[in-house]
Amino acid sequence: MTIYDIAREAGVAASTVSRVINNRPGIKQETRQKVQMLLKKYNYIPDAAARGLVMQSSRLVGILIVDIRVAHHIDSAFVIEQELTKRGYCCITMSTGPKDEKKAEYIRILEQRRVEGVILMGSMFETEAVKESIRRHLPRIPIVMVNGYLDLPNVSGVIVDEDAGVEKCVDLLFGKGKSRLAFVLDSRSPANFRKQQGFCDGMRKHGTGEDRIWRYEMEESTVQGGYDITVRILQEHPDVQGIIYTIDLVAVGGVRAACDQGIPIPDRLALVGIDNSIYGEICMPKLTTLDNRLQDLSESAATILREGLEGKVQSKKLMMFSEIIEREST
Amino acid sequence: MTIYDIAREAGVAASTVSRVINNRPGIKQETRQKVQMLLKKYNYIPDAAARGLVMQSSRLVGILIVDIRVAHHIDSAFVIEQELTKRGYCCITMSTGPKDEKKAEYIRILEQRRVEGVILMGSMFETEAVKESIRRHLPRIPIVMVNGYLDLPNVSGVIVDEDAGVEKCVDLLFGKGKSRLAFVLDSRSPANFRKQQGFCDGMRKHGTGEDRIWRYEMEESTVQGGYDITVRILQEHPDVQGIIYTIDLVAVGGVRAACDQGIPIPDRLALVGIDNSIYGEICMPKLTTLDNRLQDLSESAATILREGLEGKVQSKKLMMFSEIIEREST
DNA sequence: ACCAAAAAAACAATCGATTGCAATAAGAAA
DNA sequence: TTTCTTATTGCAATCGATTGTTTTTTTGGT
Repeated sequence: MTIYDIAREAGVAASTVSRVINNRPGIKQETRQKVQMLLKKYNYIPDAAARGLVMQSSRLVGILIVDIRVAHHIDSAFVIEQELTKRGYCCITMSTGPKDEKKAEYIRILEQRRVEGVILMGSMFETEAVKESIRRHLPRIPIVMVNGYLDLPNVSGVIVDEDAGVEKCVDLLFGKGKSRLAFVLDSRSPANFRKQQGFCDGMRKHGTGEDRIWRYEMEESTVQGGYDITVRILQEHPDVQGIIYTIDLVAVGGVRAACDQGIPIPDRLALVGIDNSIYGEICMPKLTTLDNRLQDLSESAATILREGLEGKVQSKKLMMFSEIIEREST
Repeated sequence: MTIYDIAREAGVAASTVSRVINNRPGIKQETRQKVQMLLKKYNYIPDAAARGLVMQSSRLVGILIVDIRVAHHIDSAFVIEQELTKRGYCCITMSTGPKDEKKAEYIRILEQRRVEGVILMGSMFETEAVKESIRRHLPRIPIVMVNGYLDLPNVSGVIVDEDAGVEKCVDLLFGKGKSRLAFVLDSRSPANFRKQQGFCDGMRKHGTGEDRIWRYEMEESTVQGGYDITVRILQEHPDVQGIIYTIDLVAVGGVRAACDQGIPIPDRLALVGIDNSIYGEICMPKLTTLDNRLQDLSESAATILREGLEGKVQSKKLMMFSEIIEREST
């Protein structure tokens, strides 16, 4: 069913039908009603591609996520999708995987679809390759990075001061008399280096020597991964008093490891996660965690993107402040 | 940058450029190279909408999910997205929410975008309203329901025999000497009534009278919801020996409630979830759960949809068999 | 050097909408 | 009845591609 089919049956020109569809003035009531009858009769819905072609707008936005299965990313995507769908946009949400090459490929797909805006979820898009891809393929449309930053005129960023947050976690632990601390990070994510910075700063502030700043890198953010690395920490530093993990899920593995070894939490070992995810609530004892305000972050991202889509602002940097959620594990 | 801009600069017709882009024969090597140079120079990428318009294909598919944040749904969506993206399709993934009216609205959006196929995730799309919407708006494109079924010629379904699975759970519990069982279901999802059927069948098989078949309905599938309803069950039936929950997350709440009341698991109370989600592994004691083979289910759904997109098959019903994953909670 | 056959490139229609402008119909004033 | 507005409607171009057909160019054989 095209606009021409409707026009023919109504005995009018296609332009008249178009004007009826879009509620344009200058159509006789009688004609309008006759056309509307037919539109209803055939359940006519205009073709978005054809309309987009002439209107020069796709009303499509892209959401790029390294791995859509990661709970906090999809939570963010949900918020953004709701907001944009409400405003008549369709979201193309894609899992790129960690490889830069793939990310570039997906950026090209978005260009081909002529998306009008893009969300980049997470700091793993903070790479030179991505930056170059954007410069090349999406240099003018508004782009918002959630928890990340790229210095490009059309890219906005909303970030959390997780470094300061982690420093506060260190303070918290010191306040409880824990001074021998370890830090576990997933080394694939640039944001985690910022968190590490906060950890190191905090430790130094409390007068810890470089050789007593224990950092552990890992590459698979799973419960098992957290379990294994915690076992290793306990072996290498039996006197460790606290561990901070960059992800709740990994921290949960740590909780399990400590339990299995009969180490009382939090008395002998205090554990802290980051994300304020549901995992931290499910686990027993409940996990103390750093809330990185993902909900607020996503809402801001959606707002900034929307403003960009409406042509209001150019580029914006926004920072939120993380908060410690203290629970049973400290 | 359009195909005409390239054509003008190359001093050829647009059709020639199009033939170069699509690697059609009948172009002189020299011309081909000259055009290719320009394509690279300007990072030219053809407009998907314009191409789709003339080719009569959008290469878009829709994935409708009631709530994208539910872990097992997004896991499925991930599998399907990967498979379809690999084949040049773009997925529009949307959270419809539970209301039929909204679902119909999203179906119309997909029609407007001229998607070539649709995935309906979960049994919550098993309603008359959705059926009518599909009949009206998407009567010819291939549609695949994951864990659900609609009797329409263009709709395929992949489902799990969770009813039989739940019956097996009942058997398991009886095998461990637990005969006073309760069943907790989220009443919004039609699939859960099938599970309930399995529960009732199992109970009757073991000679339980109707009045001793304890069913509890709830409407919010959260940890807290599971906690509250479990407390209620323990009050109303202090001698309950086992509880089966339709969702792991809710079962986790049950575990917590039992722990808080000092009831030993599994000795005095055995708990079983459904989904084989990560929550069941995180929780302590680890949860026995019914694996509904979601990974396989999604892969099959993707395959069936792909076949449909390629015009191979019409409609298909596929069934998989669930399996009990026995862990510490039984 | 000439002409037929083959190769290459240009032309033009098409997909399904929107919209400025021209044309027609209706209504009012003279 | 004629003319001038004004309210409707139709025409045709346009968006950015693809593709069948026609035209032009090239090649090869005599």
